[in-house]
Amino acid sequence: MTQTDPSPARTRDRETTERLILAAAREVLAEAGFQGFGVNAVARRAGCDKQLIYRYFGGLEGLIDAIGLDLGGWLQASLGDAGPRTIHPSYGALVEDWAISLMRALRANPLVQKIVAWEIADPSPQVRRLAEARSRGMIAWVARARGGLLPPEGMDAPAANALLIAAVQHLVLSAAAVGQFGGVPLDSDEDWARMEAALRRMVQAVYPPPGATPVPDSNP
Amino acid sequence: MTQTDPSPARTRDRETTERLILAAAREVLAEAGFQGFGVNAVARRAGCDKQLIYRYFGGLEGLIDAIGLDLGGWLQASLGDAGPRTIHPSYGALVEDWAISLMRALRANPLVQKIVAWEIADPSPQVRRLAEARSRGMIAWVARARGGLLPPEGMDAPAANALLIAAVQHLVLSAAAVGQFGGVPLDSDEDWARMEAALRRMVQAVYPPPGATPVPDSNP
DNA sequence: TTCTGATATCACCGACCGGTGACATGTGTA
DNA sequence: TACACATGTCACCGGTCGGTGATATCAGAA
Repeated sequence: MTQTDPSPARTRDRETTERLILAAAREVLAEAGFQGFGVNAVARRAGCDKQLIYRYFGGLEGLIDAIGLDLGGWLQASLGDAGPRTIHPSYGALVEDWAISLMRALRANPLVQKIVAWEIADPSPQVRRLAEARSRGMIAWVARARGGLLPPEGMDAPAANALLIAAVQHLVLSAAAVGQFGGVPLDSDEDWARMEAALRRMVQAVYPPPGATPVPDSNP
Repeated sequence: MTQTDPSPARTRDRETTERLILAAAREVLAEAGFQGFGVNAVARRAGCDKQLIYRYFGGLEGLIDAIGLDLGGWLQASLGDAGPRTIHPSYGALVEDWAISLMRALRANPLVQKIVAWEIADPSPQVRRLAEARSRGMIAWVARARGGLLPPEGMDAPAANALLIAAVQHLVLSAAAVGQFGGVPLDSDEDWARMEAALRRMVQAVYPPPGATPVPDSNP
């Protein structure tokens, strides 16, 4: 009986404990949101003393930073092989593929949902770091999938894409919170299929496929 | 010197005190957000004892409900005479006018911004009541401005409009929180003019003016 | 005047928070 | 063996929170 670890949690192994704390932090954040996020809650969840959070991570700030560290690849991780195609016939098709993928990935990732909501509702410096890590992951993913395609000339693609991404994020957040948005139910797969169709149609309208008549400018 | 109210706050007048508390609640919510919203903060702000909040409003819940009561007309109040025109040449023009007006009104109303963020980040039953009051105001305003116009046939207008509203709300919230969204700055009037132009173009693309070639469906 | 009732304030409660110092326990080394 | 050190635990601090019972203060009626 020289084996000395019948108790799994208190293995007196710093690496394991750190991983435990980090996992607990992610779980607390994903489940309870930033409202219930704190050293006490994380320590309870991890089954250890909160003092270790201060010793190993330097408190809440360091813990948040640690969460942000491996958040860069959240899109790839969420999408897996269901990500966007690498070859697109046009910039519009790229953005379309892209917006749909983002919507699905965000729907599948409550942790990132909470981070996005956190950034909107309580923008502290630490949270901004978190959000930047998330944003970096998105940008890298976009750059990788673009493949040299350029937006149509005479078009403010960054602004248009910002509108599209904002729409996707807000819809997913509202759905996670209350299951609907503006009277449109967002719960079942059919609901989301409907919204995906509307999103596709919107992207196609904004970035008309080659050959289609562009929308005339009706401004005064 | 029969005047007996040299102290303005403690006039021993229930109506006045109630109005004081309600105003303080709105201010605290608009300035500190729902994170800092509580009986203690509101009472401090109102300069009275928190006990009065329980006596007159039945606690935080009743206070939130009271805030929601006169929230129905927030859009009209924010827009004033700068609201949408009552006559539109098409459904698309209506939605365009509508989206721009919503964006401006929401930008000008930090209280409603915080309520929208609250609904997204911490959906409690009371907050849902608040959000419903806000939503009711929007619906009434839309119905009043519509004037019998119908969306184009074969088009999922509710879903498309949900996307547009979600985009507007998320952009305004992100701008209020961090002054930008997805790398696009949202601070100066020029920034917002640019975003309004992109929004206009998007609405016009989704609801093409009569005579324009509709976007072909490029789905497989 | 005295009494009643509404208004406002105070003091206190238990719970939770973030944060810290002191201490117990096991591990590896000299 | 004895020591140094890392790991883990406990108790406690000051502060804020939501919530409540007792009490002071004032206006008006009897």
